[in-house]
Amino acid sequence: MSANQSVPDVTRRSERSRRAIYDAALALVAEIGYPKTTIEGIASRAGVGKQTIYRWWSSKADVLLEAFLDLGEQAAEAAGQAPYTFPDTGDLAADLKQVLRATVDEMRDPAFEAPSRALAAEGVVNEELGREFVAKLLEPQLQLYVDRLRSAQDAGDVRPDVDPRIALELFVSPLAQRWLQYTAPISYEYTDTLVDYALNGIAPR
Amino acid sequence: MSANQSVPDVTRRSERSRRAIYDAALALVAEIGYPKTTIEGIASRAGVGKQTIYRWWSSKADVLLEAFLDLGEQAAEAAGQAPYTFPDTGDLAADLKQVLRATVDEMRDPAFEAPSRALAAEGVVNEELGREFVAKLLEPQLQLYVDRLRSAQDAGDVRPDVDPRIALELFVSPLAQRWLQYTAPISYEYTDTLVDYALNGIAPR
Amino acid sequence: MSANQSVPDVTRRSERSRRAIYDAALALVAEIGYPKTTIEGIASRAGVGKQTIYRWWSSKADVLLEAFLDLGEQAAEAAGQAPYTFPDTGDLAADLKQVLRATVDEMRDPAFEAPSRALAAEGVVNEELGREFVAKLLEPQLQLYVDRLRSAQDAGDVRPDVDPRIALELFVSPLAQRWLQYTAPISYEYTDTLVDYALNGIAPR
Amino acid sequence: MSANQSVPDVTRRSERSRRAIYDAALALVAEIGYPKTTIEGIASRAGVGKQTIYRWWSSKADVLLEAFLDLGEQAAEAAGQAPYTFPDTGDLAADLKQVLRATVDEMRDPAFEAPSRALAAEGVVNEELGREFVAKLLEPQLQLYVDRLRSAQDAGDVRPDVDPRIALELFVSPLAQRWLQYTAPISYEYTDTLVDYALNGIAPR
DNA sequence: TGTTAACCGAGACGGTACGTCGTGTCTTACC
DNA sequence: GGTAAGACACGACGTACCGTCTCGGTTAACA
Repeated sequence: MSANQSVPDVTRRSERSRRAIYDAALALVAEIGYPKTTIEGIASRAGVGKQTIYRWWSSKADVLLEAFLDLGEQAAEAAGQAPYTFPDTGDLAADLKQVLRATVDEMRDPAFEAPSRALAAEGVVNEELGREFVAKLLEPQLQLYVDRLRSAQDAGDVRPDVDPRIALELFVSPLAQRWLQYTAPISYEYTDTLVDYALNGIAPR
Repeated sequence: MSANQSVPDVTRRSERSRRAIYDAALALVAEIGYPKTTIEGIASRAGVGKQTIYRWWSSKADVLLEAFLDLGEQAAEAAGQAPYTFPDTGDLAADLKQVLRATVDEMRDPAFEAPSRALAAEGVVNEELGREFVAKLLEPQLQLYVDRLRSAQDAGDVRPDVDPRIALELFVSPLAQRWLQYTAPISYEYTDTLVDYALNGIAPR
Repeated sequence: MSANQSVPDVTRRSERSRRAIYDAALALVAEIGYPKTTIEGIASRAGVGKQTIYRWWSSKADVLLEAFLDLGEQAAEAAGQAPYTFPDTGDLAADLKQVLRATVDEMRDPAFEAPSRALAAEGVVNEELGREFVAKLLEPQLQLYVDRLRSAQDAGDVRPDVDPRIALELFVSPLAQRWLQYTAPISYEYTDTLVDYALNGIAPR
Repeated sequence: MSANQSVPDVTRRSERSRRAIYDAALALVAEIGYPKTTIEGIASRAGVGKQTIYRWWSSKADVLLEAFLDLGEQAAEAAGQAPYTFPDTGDLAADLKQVLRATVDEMRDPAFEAPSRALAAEGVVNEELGREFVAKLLEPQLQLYVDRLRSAQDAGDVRPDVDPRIALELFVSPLAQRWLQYTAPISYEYTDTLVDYALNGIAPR
């Protein structure tokens, strides 16, 4: 009376196919956009049977999420150091501005933008994927802000009663929203301003 | 030298069908979700031919956007008169907290949440719709924050050099991101904290 | 309690529209073929409202049948004499061969062929139209053969016990079938042979 | 330099689906008539996806043609062995009359009439299908007449200079036309008369 | 000489079917 | 047993016409 929906045997999995599927998925999303990217299209481009995709992933979004995670790991490995680091020069404002400027650059990189937007969009409407996206991609990066802000609290540059997990949203979320929803253009000047407003508040002192 | 792709005659448009289509679209999105909502489903539920939808709208997202806009107008008309208002008691922090708490309530209202998320998600991946969504829905509401902040500047409660269009993002965007992307839970306490941080900054005084 | 399906008033009918509809129908059938000819297409080409067609005809086939009949009348009128005539030189074989050769010519005239085939095809599958087609178009022409054969019987060139209505089919039907069903090519030589076989039989004397 | 429009793999074809499609097509044509028979209707009745029809046939007419051919093969297989046979008792007139009477019976059999008329009608207006219809269905049967007439020529019952392919039309085509175009009723007496006229001619001896 | 009822053009409407595309499942043959 | 290939049932797409229906605007017979 054993289950018949054969659990795939990971040890026999074809590494070759997996790589080809990642590449195809990322390429198609970049070239024709997420909505026009199809499982059949990925399979065909990767020279792979459809079943091979359905065996290992549950949906188009799932494929793309893993492909995107893999892309990040590849990039980090290539760069040859820890995937996530955050500058700590002692000057909090400068460090934040630097990281946000780098984020702006990333947002403008087409290779990053297409899959990133696609996953974000899917996550808005598909809570499960959304939470996975946050847990695996977003939160680890936000945690770096938390760490840096705690270090700033130790140095007395941030009030000790401030919750770093909330504070970081003051500069990260506005940028994210402008980028995701096209509410307004993004620029270095803008992110610098965000840091200034957030650190010092907008009320007169 | 005129275009030949016959523009439909707006004066002959059936008001009855338009209403039925709005109702069906909103109901279906709420009941079965945006991805499972189809043009055929809307047409069938509205008792309308598919062509009647394609004649007046260009896509499922377009239908939903107009339906949602109409819903807002209907609601405003039914309730008071002015569709958009913002409290101005003289106490900026209190006013902001009140509005944000109302926004939290709205975000938890299923009738609002389903179409709203769907449109936001679609806008992330479809720039044209995204910009339309912002222009017709988001920006008018953000403008109310701008006005209130300017009034606060006149009262000396906000530094005169602060750009209100950027400042408002300090409390609006974090909430938006938590809701859209499920990065963290939302609550009155959270929005209150955002207002406090944003108004006073997080650096020690 | 009178019927509400207003019987159209023939006296007020627009002659202009009728002509335009006939012309459009015949032109479209010749240009794009009967199956691709649509009521909307005819209306549009004739510069006429769809309702004007539906008011006076019951179907596409009906329009075409009348258009074709009208075409015949026009042609006869233009030729300036009786629409149907049949030579009677006293030489039955020669007369029949001449008429059949003329029929072959007609079958090869594109202006005649397209609508003629279309009506015949429709008549095969739509008994009512088929009978109307026969009664109004085919039978009057076959009657001329009957008359000529009777004249031949009077002259002693055809056995008196022969039924002319059946006899005529011996040369008319084979030609018709070859043309309608593409069973074999048609030519003067072929029709001449048919006349010879039919008149003299195929058994040795 | 090979074509890229993926030719389906015939070896993987579902025999089950093909049979179901044939049955559904023939049943629908018999029940509701050819014009009201739709691809969707056939697919639905056969419990088959539309694509499965489009994969193997190019049109409704094509499906019906193959279904009809298959029906003939099935019937022949079920009955005797040889699909096409023709009596040869030595009495040409009797043999022809027998076969034509059988044809009259067939023409009155609803199971045969509906698809047969539909295909004939389609063939009138669609030359390609018409020629296929003739080549696969009509001509093989006409060839039997040719053979029988040649045998009669050997026996001296038909003049040696007569072309059998033409001669057979003297009795076959009139019957075909009366049936197809409703030009006149058909009966045993009528077909008997045709044979008499054709064999002996209509001119006095 | 207005009035008015019908035809007329135009085309929106609720429908049905089209032929295509993609889904997720299944089967086949290969490795 | 994983794999490339692809047939299959299914469902939705966006388009084309169907036949019905309104909507002004002519137009001809009657008041």
